[in-house]
Amino acid sequence: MSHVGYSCLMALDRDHVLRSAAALLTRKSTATMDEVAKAAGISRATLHRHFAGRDALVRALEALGIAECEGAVSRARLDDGPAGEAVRRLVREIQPAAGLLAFLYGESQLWEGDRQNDGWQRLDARIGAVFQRGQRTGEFRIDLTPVWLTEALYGLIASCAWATLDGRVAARDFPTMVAELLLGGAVRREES
Amino acid sequence: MSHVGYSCLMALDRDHVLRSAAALLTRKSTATMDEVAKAAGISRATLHRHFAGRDALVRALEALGIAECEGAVSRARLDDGPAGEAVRRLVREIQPAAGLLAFLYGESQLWEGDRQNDGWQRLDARIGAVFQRGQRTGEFRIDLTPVWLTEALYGLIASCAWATLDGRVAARDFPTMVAELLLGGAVRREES
DNA sequence: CCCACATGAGACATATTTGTCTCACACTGG
DNA sequence: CCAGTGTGAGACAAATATGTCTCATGTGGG
Repeated sequence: MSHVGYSCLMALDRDHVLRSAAALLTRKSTATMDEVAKAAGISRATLHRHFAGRDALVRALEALGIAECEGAVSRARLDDGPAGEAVRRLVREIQPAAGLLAFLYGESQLWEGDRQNDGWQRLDARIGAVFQRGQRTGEFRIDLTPVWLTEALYGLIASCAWATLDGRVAARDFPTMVAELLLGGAVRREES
Repeated sequence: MSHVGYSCLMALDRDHVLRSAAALLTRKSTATMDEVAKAAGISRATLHRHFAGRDALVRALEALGIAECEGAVSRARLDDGPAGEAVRRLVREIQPAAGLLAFLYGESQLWEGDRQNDGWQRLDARIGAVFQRGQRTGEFRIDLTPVWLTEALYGLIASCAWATLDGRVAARDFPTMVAELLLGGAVRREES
């Protein structure tokens, strides 16, 4: 029964296509379906067999981005140890997905509609919780809301991803730049 | 000679159209020329008489954004007093233009090409200088480069502008949220 | 009053992208 | 060898946005 082999190959291809598309759209967010297909090394017809249309492709990339973030959040074990260290781990774990995140962050199509993926809400909750925890333990200042700190984290990740693509920031400095700037603002300053 | 009155009215209208377009495109970056025209209360034909095409409109918005930023930078007197206070003044002065900046920041069309407006380079230099000054005086930490701090400032402004549009951050808190987070990372912590 | 001119409305061609379809080709397993 | 299947190439229509044009209208100045 070749159907098994079929779906198996399709699944592998699908992931490859998705990652190629992410890499391309990170650099050129207005790339056409044809360019996406060429970047993945397949034809436009096959691309359409994987994703019904451009919208479906973007949605799939959104789902991938959410999944990558959730993986990073889990691996970072945000509930363990000092909140500051947890945030540092999170930034380090999320770096490989930073380009994809930057693309999604700028894809206003995903945010304008009233129906947006619940995954972001779940992520916001998990990430916001670590800031809240840091505030409760007195490690973080309380005059910046967890919601804003979460938003700022996304913003800094996207900014640094773009700066990295332009060569204004070295890729190896990404975790330091993002985490140190964010935490410098979030960590309560030591009393002098 | 009606040509005087003509150009005068055109100039006034042009500015009004530009600001309407900025307000609309901040909320819906994919708005069509027709929607932009309607938002400005004029017809598409008249809009085309002001701006040769969509590209010209975006370029004009870019020029407006640069001008607003340069005005804010000048009013903030970045060379006066402590660098931290200078940055706070800058953020306060730049808030009215934050929405426009957020739109421009997400308009990848402006950054992908090899020919980008020199205005941004001039602005980067002026803003980067205040971070550099803060580092020289020992007020700012030196492990975050002025280039990154400048980039992060733009990113946080855009993030906070979007969060404000969504109601996740109150508009009156904008200066505090952006400046406190950025400076908390930039200002060297007091020795404990 | 009259004329010049800016405007609005709309028609029209054009360009671009998208979505769908067909068909020939290559590969793979039986 | 051959049937099944995924793929690439390309044709095609449809949708959308854009740019250009014409013409009627209204208004303000001379």
